[in-house]
Amino acid sequence: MKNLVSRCPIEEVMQVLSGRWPTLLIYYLKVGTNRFSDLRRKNPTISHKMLALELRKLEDAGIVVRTEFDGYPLRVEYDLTPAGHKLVPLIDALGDWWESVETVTTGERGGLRVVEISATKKSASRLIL
Amino acid sequence: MKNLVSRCPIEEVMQVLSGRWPTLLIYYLKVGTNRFSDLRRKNPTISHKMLALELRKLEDAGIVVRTEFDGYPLRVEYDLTPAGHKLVPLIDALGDWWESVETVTTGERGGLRVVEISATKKSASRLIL
DNA sequence: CGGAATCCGCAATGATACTG
DNA sequence: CAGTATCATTGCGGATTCCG
Repeated sequence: MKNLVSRCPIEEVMQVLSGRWPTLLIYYLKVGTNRFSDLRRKNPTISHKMLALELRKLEDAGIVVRTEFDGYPLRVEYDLTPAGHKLVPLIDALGDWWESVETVTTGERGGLRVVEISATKKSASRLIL
Repeated sequence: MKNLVSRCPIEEVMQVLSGRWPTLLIYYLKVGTNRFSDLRRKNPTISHKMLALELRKLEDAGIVVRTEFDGYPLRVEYDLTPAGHKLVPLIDALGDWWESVETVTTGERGGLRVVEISATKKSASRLIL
């Protein structure tokens, strides 16, 4: 995402929380301290580089603290800040909202019109009209 | 953003709400009906094409309804669905969180270490150490 | 081990033109 | 007016390498 187009605070948060990783990282950090390599192990598909970039972004936003320990090999721990913890229930609420939504999606399959109806995102039944 | 890496509901919402436009569009739609061209006028920097794509994404997610009127010239109206309205306070809460966060950012300027301290994102004072 | 720098492909986005 | 299609461009994000 490039520069902001407004000073709307909503747009500013989204600047930080947008993308696949920020919310996942907060999800893993909410239960406690994680080292860099912990987070890599828990997110097997994130690249070394992206993890570093995303963590720095969250740190700059005041969501995550970075603690560096002397010694070799290097050791760095990450935690949510108090502000970061305050964010968790909000993000969870978004997830809960998602699960509660009813959707109807239509498509085509073999010349037949297929309508997929789900009471929630979890349980979808399928009709062919 | 490409395909999901998990079935975490949080990641699924973010799939829809990520990016600069979704939250801004919801922001404008929360006060009432908007035509395609209304939304263009209110978001001068979004391209015609992107607006169409983002609106379709929100529609597929069950957040927005599209209503087409016959006649010429064409006329289409967009509204939040009930599910979309339920999302508004959550997004607002994210914005409120952002404004309440304290941050300390450090940098360099002309060989001097500059520390920027803000009680909230809104009011930042600047120190030179 | 944690991180920075470089290179590079691909997906996202923009510009433009065309349609009902 | 609203939307699609096509093409050009950008910039994200992955792979790799080097450093403390």
